[in-house]
Formats: sequence, structure tokens, C-alpha cells
Amino acid sequence: MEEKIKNLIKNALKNLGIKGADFIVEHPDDLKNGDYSTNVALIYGSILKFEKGHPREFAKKIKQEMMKNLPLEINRVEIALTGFINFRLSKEFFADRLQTILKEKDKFGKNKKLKGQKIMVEYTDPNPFKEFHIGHLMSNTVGEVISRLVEWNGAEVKRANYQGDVGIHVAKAIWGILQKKDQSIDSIQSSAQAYIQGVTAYEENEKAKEEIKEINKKIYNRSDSEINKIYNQGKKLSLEHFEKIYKKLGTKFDFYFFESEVGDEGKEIVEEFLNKEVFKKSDGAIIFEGEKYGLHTRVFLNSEGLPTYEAKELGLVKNKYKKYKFDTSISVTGNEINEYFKVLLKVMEFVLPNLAKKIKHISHGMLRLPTGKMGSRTGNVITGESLIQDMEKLALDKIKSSNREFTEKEIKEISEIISVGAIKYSILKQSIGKDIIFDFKKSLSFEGDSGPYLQYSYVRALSVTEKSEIKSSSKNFTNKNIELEHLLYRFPKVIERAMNNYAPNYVVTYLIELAKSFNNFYNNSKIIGSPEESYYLALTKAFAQVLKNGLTVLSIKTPEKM
RNA sequence: GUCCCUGUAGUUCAACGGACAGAACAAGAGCCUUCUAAGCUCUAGAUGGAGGUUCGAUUCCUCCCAGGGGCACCA
Repeated sequence: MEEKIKNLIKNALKNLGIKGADFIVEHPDDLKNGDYSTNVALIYGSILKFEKGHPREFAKKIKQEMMKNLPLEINRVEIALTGFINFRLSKEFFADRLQTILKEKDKFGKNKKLKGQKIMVEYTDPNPFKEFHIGHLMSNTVGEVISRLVEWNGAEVKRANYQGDVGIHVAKAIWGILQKKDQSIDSIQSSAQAYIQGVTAYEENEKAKEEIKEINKKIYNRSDSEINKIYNQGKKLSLEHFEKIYKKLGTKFDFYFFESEVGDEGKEIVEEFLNKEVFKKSDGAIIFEGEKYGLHTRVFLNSEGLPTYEAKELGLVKNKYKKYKFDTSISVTGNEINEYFKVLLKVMEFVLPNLAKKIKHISHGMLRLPTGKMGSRTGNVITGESLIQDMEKLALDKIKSSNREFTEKEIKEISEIISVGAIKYSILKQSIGKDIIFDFKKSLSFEGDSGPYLQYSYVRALSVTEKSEIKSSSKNFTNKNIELEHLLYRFPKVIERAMNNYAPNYVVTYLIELAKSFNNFYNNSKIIGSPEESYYLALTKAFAQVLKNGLTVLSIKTPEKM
């Protein structure tokens, strides 16, 4: 449709003897400005300085030309005071799109823009021996939606999770475990506690610091059988724990990468390029001098000869490509590592030039507590699990206070769907790079601009369609102006735009507007029993379908009841 | 100090260089003997400051102010 309008304008310009095509055709923010609008008159009106000089005069000329062969889908063309030309679509067009939605069902909104592309998305990246905190929850939520957006745009997607199973943080945790009487761990909590103990000792106690460094080496070499035993036990415990959380969140990874598996390869790459003007020795460590490129200087191999995060990342990229010949590899991380990632990309241009071009970094903001920075080092963390649990409790109370009857099983399912939905929504509703000041009471709501609002709207729509006795049809459309019609057909465009900008919040904003529009319709028009029942039903079904598809992209589940 | 990011109603967030800057929560006034009130309708309320580019700036540029993050062997 957009193309049709563009061509219409181009032809009109051509007939007026004007070249160039720098104008925009878009959906206006405000529905009262029509379904599509163009700024063509504003641009050319002022540049060409028409006799009267006003964009409106020019707009009238363009309109005259366009009216000569107006497509059937366009009902009216209007010129706004400001000079915008607004197009209003016909009832026939809306009815036709409604039919498409009901026919395509779960596929409505998908496109093939990225067909044939193989894309790997890496996200979540929690570290064994440490807590899965709300930062990981954020990375998981964002990464999963990016994956789904890429899928909806036609690409083949593999999900990857990269986990830090070696490094000084693990050594700290194991040191803490060794201080315990039984020298073993039975839960993820005790492992995290041991880690905090190790962190404190590392900073305050010189002897412990040396011991931890020693343990770190032993973990790398796997030279100490006792440490290996604790290590294996702790790692297994952590990974099983994470897996439970992924299940709840709706993520299924295709590949798991571990730092322990990529370190050697990273080290080899660094050593290979040591004397080729890429890396340099300095104070016993091997570094990359980023200052030449306006970046930071980073250590790749420390003075112990062990690879740091940066070197491991080089090995990781190579490993990823070995497993999956991707066209693009997207890494989703918190924005605190933005600067490091720039250094990495620069280094990759030298050492892995073919892969460097395929790497994309998307960073999201951090979850911050009103009290200050959250850190597992200080123990000042909210775990992903406890957050979900607290939310479930709230959802449970809310369900029980309603008058509806549910079985125990239903209550459990619904409260989980709603609480996870509320959390995800609060992460996705704002633009991706911004920090979230996380306040349990304020950030997570069941009302208004929230996940449960969308879920509730869906359930409501379902409930109506189930009660009707007659068949829905998009044939007998009415002449009444229903806002919902103007929004439903836009969904595919929203998905496309969200993908192009890696902006899940575009989907969120659209869905809220859509649901609001439906709720307004619902409150103002009786659906069942109205003379327009069959068409209203079609509208309601189409709404439920589009909302469900949108929530699916956002990885938010839709309950059948609530 | 330096680099990057962010400053929008009381609060939490929107706004693909365009039309009177949108919501939600909180505040106030209404709507359930009618399809699920986790809902709907109405009222009040905002672009940190100063310049610049543009027909047009919350959006781009410069400076200032405020907050956050990064800046060598953690990730």
C-alpha cells in the first residue's frame, strides 16, 4: 500500500514536471491525520518556492494530479493546514485485510526480508558459581526478542549462550568453598555465598589472594583432582539451575559455549599476531594498544599467560563459526562493556577479518536499584528467581480475589504466565539502551501500561468469540468508523521496523495502542447480539490474533483465562 | 581528567527531522441488574540551560549544567 501511494505521488510529480523523490510516506502518529500521510508538499513547496510560496498551494496541485487515477483502496485525500497530504483508506481495504489476518493466523506479520540469512544470537551469558540475577533476566528477555524478530523477518536463527566457567571469579568461589568444613556445596545459594566470601578475602587478605590465583591456574590446567571435583560439582549445579530458569522464561538454546573451551584458541590467535603489529608485550602482559584508534588499551593475555575476556572472545567467535556458518552473529550484552566491544571489533578486523564483518553488538541498559549499583561481588543482588517468585505471589493474590473460578492447576499456570509477562513487559517497553531504575512496586504493574493489561485484553476478546453462536465474517462491514480497523493491518510493518532498528519497544507501543483501541470498542459497542455481530466478531478475532502474534514475538505468553 | 550514554508531566516511560510532545501510575470527577472493571470516559500537568543548522528540532551540531558507565592484567 505504501508503495502504491509512493508511486501515485511520483507520477503526480512527474506530470507536474518535477524530478526527485525525497519525500516520505508514513503512518501518522495521530489517527485523525489519516492512515497514511506524506510530507511531499512541505519539501518541494519550500524548495521550489511556488508562486504563492505555500506548501498548501503545491499540495493542491499534487492532489489534483493524484485524483486522476486514485487507487480503489484510497477513500479520501485531504490536505492539512500544515501542508501534509493525508490519505484515508476505504472500508473495503480494511475488510480485505481482516480476511488476510484471519486466513494467515499465526503467520500474519511474518515477512521474508531476511530469507536465506543464517543468524546466531548470543545472550543471557550467566556465570556458573554466581547468581542468575536480574541483569541476566534482562539480557535473556532482550536477546530472546531479538531472536524472534529476526525469525519473523525470515532468517534462520540459532540461539547461543556463552558462560564464564573459568576465570578468577570461579577461583574465588572455589576458594570460598574450600574454607567450608565439608568443602562441598549443595545449592546455588551456598555457591554464591562462597563467591562473596572469596571476593572479600581477595581484596582484604594478601595470602588468600595468592591462594586464589593459584586455584585459578589449577582450574585452567585441571591439575588438582580435589579442585576438579568441587569444580565439576559446582558447575553442574549451576547449569541445571539455569536450565530451569530458561524453561520458565521460554528460551531454548541451540548452542552453549564455555570460556574454558575458547580460551586456548583465543590465546593461540593472540600469540600468532604478537609480532605482526597487532599485539604488544607490556609489563609481562600482552596488550592491544587501542589509543591509536581512539579506543582503550586492553590486556589480552595477562602476565600469568592466561587469556582474559578479550582473548577468549576471539576464540569464541571462531568457535561459533565452526559450529554454525552464520552470515551474522549478534551478541546481546549490557552496555557497560560497549567500549571493550569496540576494541574487540577493531582487533578482529586484523586477526579475523572475514568474521569481523559479520559481528554485530547490541547492548541493553542496566537494571539499577534505587539504592545504587547492583553487584554480586557485594551481595547486593536480586536474583531472577526471587523476582519471579515475588511477582507470582502478587499475581496469585490478585487471581484469588477475583470472582472467577479456577482450578488449583490453572491458578498456578496463570500466575506464572502473568508474572513473567509483567517482568518481560517492563523490560521491553522502553527503548533498548536505557537503564531501568528498578523499583519492585513501581516498575512492575498489573494495570495500565503493562503486560497483564495486554494479556487481559486477549482473554477478554477470546471470551467474547467463544460466546457467540454465529459465524464471523469480514464481508458485511459497517460504515461506522472503528479505530481498531486502522491499526490491525499495520502489524507487519511494525515487525519490520522493530527488526530494522532492533527496537522491541516499537512492538510494545503498538500492542498497547491496539489493545486500548479494542477495549474502547468493547466498552462502546455491544458485540454479541448487535446487527453487526458477524463483522464485529471478525474484528475481535483478528484483534486476538494480532495481539497474540505480537506477544509471541515479545516472548510473552497468552493465557486462555485470567 | 578523558571517552561513551542519558536528562521530557509529581513519578516511570513514548515520540522512524514534521502536524496541538503521547501513555501509564499517582491526584480529581463519572461508568458494572448488558459480552471478564487486571477495564472504559473526562479534568489538571512536561522537552535541564544557552546558541546554531533547517521551511520545520525532544530528535542533528557546539558549549554549559546534572546523573550513570568505561578508562591494563575481573567479566
